[in-house]
Amino acid sequence: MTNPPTLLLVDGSSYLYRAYHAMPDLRAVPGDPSSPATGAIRGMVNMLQALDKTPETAQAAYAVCVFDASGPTFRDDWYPEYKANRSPMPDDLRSQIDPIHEVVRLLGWKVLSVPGVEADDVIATLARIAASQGVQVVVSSGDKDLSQLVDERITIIDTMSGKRRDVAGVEQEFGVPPALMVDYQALVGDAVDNVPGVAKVGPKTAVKWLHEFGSLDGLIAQADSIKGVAGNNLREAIASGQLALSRKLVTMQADCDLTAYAPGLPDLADLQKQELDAQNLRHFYDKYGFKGLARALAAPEKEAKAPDNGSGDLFSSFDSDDAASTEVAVAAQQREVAYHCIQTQAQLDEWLVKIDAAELTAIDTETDSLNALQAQLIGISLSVQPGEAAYIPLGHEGIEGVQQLPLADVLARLKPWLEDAGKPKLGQHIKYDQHVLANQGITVRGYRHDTMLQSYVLEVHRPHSLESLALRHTGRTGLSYEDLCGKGKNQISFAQVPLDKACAYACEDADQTLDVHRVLWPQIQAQAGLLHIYQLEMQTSEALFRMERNGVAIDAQELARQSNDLGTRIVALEQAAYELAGQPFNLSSPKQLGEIFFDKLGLPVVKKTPSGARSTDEEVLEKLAQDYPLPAKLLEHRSLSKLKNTYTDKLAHMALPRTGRVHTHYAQAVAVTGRLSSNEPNLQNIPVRTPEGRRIRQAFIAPPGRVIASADYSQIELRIMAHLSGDEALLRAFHDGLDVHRATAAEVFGVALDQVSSEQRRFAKVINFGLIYGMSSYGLAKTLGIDNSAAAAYIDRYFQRYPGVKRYMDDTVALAHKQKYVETVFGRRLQLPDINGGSGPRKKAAERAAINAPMQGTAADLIKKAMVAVQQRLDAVQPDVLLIMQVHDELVFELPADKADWLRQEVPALMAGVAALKVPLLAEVGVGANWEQAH
DNA sequence: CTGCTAGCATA
DNA sequence: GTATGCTAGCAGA
Repeated sequence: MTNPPTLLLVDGSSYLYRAYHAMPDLRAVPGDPSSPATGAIRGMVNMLQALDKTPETAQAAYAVCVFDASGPTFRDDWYPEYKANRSPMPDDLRSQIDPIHEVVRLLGWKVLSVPGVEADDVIATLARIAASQGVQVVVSSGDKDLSQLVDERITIIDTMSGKRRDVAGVEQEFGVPPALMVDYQALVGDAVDNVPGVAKVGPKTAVKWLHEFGSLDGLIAQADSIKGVAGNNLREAIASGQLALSRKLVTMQADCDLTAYAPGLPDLADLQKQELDAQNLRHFYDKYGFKGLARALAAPEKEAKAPDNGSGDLFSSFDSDDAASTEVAVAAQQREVAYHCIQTQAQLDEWLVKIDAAELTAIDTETDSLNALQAQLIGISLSVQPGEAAYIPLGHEGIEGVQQLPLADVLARLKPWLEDAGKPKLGQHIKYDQHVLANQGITVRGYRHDTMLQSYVLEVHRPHSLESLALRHTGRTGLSYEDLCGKGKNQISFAQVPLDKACAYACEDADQTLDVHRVLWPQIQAQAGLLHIYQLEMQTSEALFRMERNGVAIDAQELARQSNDLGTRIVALEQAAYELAGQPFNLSSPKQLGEIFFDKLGLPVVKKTPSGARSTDEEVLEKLAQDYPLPAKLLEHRSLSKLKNTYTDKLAHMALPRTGRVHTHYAQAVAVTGRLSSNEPNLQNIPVRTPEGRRIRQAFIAPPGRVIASADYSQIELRIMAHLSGDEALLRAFHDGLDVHRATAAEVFGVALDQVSSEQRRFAKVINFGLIYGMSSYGLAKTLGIDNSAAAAYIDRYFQRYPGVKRYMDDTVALAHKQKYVETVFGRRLQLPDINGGSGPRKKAAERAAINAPMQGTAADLIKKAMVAVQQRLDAVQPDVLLIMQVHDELVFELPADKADWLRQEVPALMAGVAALKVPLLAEVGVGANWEQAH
C-alpha cells in the first residue's frame, strides 16, 4: 500500500517577518548599506530548502507558498479596526517581497497571493479541498492561529521552532481540541490583530469554560450562571455583539473563491511541485549576491555528503564565511547529534584525550544560581566539533540512582587542562563560567573566544543570549532552561533535573556555542576595526572577572547609622506632610500625591506624564515649592527615602557575610554605546552630588592598613569631541591646559578668560554637556531655565566660535543617515536602527544618539583599554594593588597605604597613554581611607 | 508572582 | 538633549 500524496502549504507571510528579523542585515553588495536588503530573501530560501530536507515534507507531490496580498480584506469590511495595531511593513522588507515571490517560483513552488483574501484563508481553503480528496496536508506556519484547521488529515509544523501541531499536539498546547480552537480564540481575542475577545478572559478562563460548557454556544446559553467580573464581561460581550464579531474574525474561511488565481481547482494538478529552474535561479542568486547558493547549484552532489562540516542551519549562512552552511541547510531538529553523558572513568579518559588534542573546545557549566559568585557547580559540558558534545554530571542529587563521578576526582583530572593557557577554549559569557570554576579553586586559562562578546561587537542592538544567537545564526532551537526547571515558585534546581534531560540540555549549550562561533568569528575577522574591538572586549572580560572577584569592602555599621538618621528625618517629614495635607497619605505613591495636590489642595497642574497622569516629579515640585509649603517637604522626603531604600538599607545586605565585601556584576554586552553597566548592586550610580548622598561613599572602605584610590579621566568626552571634530579653538584650549568650561564661556560671552563669572561658567558647562548629548535649543532652554530664542542664540554663538564642532555634528548626522551606524575612534560600530525609519521625534532622537554615541563609545573604549593596561601592570609589578570598581570615567583601587605614591606616579600615565589622540588625555588621582575621601 | 509606570541615582 | 539600573506602587493574575 502506498502512502497518500501530500500537499505542502507554506504560510509565506508568517515566515517573512521572522526571516526579516532573524537574519542579519544582509545586502546584495555585502557591507554596502545602499544596496538592496536581502536578508528576508535569504531566510526564505533557507526555509524552503530546509523543508526539502525534512522527511515529512520532502516528498510532497503538491507544494504551494501563500502570501498576503497588499490592501484590505473582507475582515476589514466587517471590522474597520481589524489589525489596526499592526505597524506598517518596513521599507527594507517591502522591497524584498517581489524578489521573494520570484525565487519561490524558481524553486518550483506555486505562489499564491490573492487580493482581498488573507493568506490564512487561502491556506484553509486549499487544505480543506485537498483533505476532502484524501490528500495528506502539511501546513508550515509559525502562526498558531491556524491550529483550528488541524484534523486527522491536516497537520501544522513550525519549521523554525520545530513544533508540530497535530490533533494531540493542539490539545496539549492549548488545552482544547482543534475543533474548539475557533471558540477559544473568540474568547481570548488577539491583541496583535486587534480582535477584542472578552475582556479579562485569557487562556486559562477560556479553557475552563469550554470544558465546562462544551462549546462557545453552550457557554453563551448558560452565560447568566457565570459569576464575577469575568461573567459580567462575558454577558457584556454577548450583548454588544463583540463576541460574535470576534468569532467571525478568528474563523478561517475555507470556502474562498480562488479560481482566478488557481484555475485548476478543485483539481490539484496545477499545484504540483515543479523541478527548480536552475538557469534562472543561478541568475537570481548572482544578482542578489548569494554566492554560496550559486555554488551549490553548480555542484549539487556536495549536498549529499558531509552533513557535519558546518552548522545545520536555517537562518545562518554568510557566503563569505562558511560555504558549507547553506548547502547543508537542514531543519535544525533534523540534525544528527551525538551527545554523551560521562559517568565512568573510561568515558572521562576518552574525552580528556579529545579536548587535549582539540583546536578549540567549547565549555559550559551548569549551576544552581544566576549569581556567579554563589553558584554551585552541577555539571560541565564540552564540545570539540559540531554535533558532538559531552556532559559530566557532578552535583546532581535527590534522584534515586544518580550515577556520577565524584566531583573532586573529575576536577582534579580536568584542572591541568583547564589551567593550561595553551589549550584553546571558548564559551558563551565566559566570565560567568570563570567565576563558577574559580569557586572550585580553578583558574581557567586559554579562553580565546566568547560568543556573547562576538555578537555584542557585531550586532549591538540584538539579543546576545545563546538561545537567540543559536536561532539567529544557525536556525537551531533547543531545550530551554524553563522546560527543564520550570519557573516561579515551582522552579527546581538544575541539580534535580533528571540526568538524561540535563545531559541533552547541557550538551546542546556547548554544541551550539561552537556552532555560533563558526558563524560569527569569520565575520569579525573580516573587519579589522571590529577585530580590534573584539580583542579589547576579550581582554576587558578578564579584567572585569578580576574586579568582580575582588569586590569592595563595605562598612555595614556606618550604613546602619546613616539608615537610622535618614529614617528619623523621613518620619518627621511624613508627619509634617500629613499636617500640611490635612490627612495622612502615602508620600511614595504618585497617585495618592496627585489626588492630594490637585484634587484636594487645588495646586496647578504643571505638566503631564507620558501616560497622561498629572506629573509630580522633581521639576514640578521645585516649581510648586515657590508658592506652597507641601512640595518642599515632598522633595526632601523623596531624596532621603531614595537614599535609604536604594543604598543605605540595601548595600550592607548585598555583602558576602564571610568577607563583608560586595561583588557587583558588570554587564559587558548591554549598553549600546559600548559602556559597561553594573548591577546587583549597581555601583555606578552611588550618590555624589548632595552632601547626604556623598556620605554613602564613606561606607566604601579599605581594610586596615589599606586605602582607597580613585583615578578619573578629566573631561574625557569633551576631549574626544575635540579630537573627532578637529576644531582648532577646542584643540587649543586642551593643549593649553585651560579650564574648558571657562574657555567656552569666554568665547560664547565674548569676555577675557579671567573675566568669566561663575554664572557664565555654569552656563558654558551646561552647553558643553548639551553638545555631547546632541542638544536642541528646546532642551538647552529647559535646563538653563531661559527661553527658547535665548538658548538658540547661545548655540549659534557657540557654533560661530567653534565651527569645527558644528561641521562634525552635521557630518555625523549625515553619515548616520547614510550608513545606519556610526563608529568610535577605534572602530566600534554603534547601530542606529531608527535613524531612517521612525517618525519625526523618533528620528530626531536617533540623530541625537548618533551624535552622542561616538563620544560616549570612544570614552568607553578608552577606559576599557586603561583597565586592561592597568590590570596587566598590577599583575606584573604590584599584585597587592587591587582594581575594584569602574564608573565610566573612573577606576577605583584598594591598595596598601604605602603603595599610594606608586599609584599616583604610574596609573595616570598608564591611563593617559592608552591612545594618542589630537588632544592629551589627563587622569587625576585621589587617595583616602574611603571612597568619599579619595576624591 | 509578573509586568508596567513614575521617579531618580550616576557618567 | 545621551547612556544605564533600582525602588515603590499598582494592577492584573
